[in-house]
Amino acid sequence: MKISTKGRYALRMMVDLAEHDNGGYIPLKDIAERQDITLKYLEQIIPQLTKSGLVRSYRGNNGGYQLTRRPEEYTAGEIIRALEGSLAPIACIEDEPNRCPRQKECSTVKFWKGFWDVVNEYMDSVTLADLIADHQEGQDAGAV
Amino acid sequence: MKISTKGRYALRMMVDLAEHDNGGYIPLKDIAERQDITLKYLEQIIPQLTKSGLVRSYRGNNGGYQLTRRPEEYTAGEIIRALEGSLAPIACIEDEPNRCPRQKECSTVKFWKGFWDVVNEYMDSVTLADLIADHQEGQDAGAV
DNA sequence: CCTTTTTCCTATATGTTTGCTATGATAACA
DNA sequence: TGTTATCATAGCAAACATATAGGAAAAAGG
Repeated sequence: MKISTKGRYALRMMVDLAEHDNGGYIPLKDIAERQDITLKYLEQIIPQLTKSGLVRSYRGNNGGYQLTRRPEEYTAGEIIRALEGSLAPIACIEDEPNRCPRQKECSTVKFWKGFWDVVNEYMDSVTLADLIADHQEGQDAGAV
Repeated sequence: MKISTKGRYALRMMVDLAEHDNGGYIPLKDIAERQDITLKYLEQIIPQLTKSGLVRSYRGNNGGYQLTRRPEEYTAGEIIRALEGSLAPIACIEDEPNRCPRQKECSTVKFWKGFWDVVNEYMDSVTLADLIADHQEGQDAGAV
């Protein structure tokens, strides 16, 4: 039961974009260096965030990416879902065409639906602003 | 973020074993038929449950499998963990040797640890007896 | 013994996903 | 025209998921 690097890196990019927001566009190259992830891999991930309207892009010189909202207006859930798709733990509880016809007899459907609810609830209860606050705290604790 | 068939089938096997408990050993062949899963695949999954002490096996004629405790004494979490391993959503928050050395700088560790907690909390709050009760309910609702 | 029923062990196959890397086109600006 | 970016797409090795297959070993009944 793992979250792939795409979802994880997307979250880190969003935090990075928020923390280095200066009103302008931030080039992916800078994020790649700070986060220690190759530019080419991030280039493959970020289009999903643009398509989902979570960030805005601008090409050319002085181009880059920018958040479209304030950090407290994003939930971790929507960021991760933009990359991972539905967070359903098993496909058969989703809507058609994946929905399992054997649901009535199945002894575990309810359990899995409950799990899905819990997952979404947690993910959607944390905002990007919360992540930034956590990060600051972590940094402060590091400094002596 | 998916749970594999191994974890899901293991859970269904345990429910099946509990529901058809007659004091004796239940052959895997019967479970396979009832659950509509091939015997050969279940044969590959169940050894993990035996190793973890969740079920007892007996070979030969009239052999099969049997629960080692009462249904209310199992949590869904321990059953699934027996097959899936740790339910950590990302490897880097686990103990050595997977633990990430970059944890202090990382902006998302706390979030992922919190997620892991929520996952385990839910999984461990549901017992095998609960699953059986859910199942009966589902069956009753089906009958008119 | 021999047969049947079962668990147990291990190997193989096949398809999909993950996690990158690589190449180049297109846009914007100086 | 050069530089700095995003954007689009292709390729690829390794791991993982989901089985299938063949046969050994144990237990009990006849």
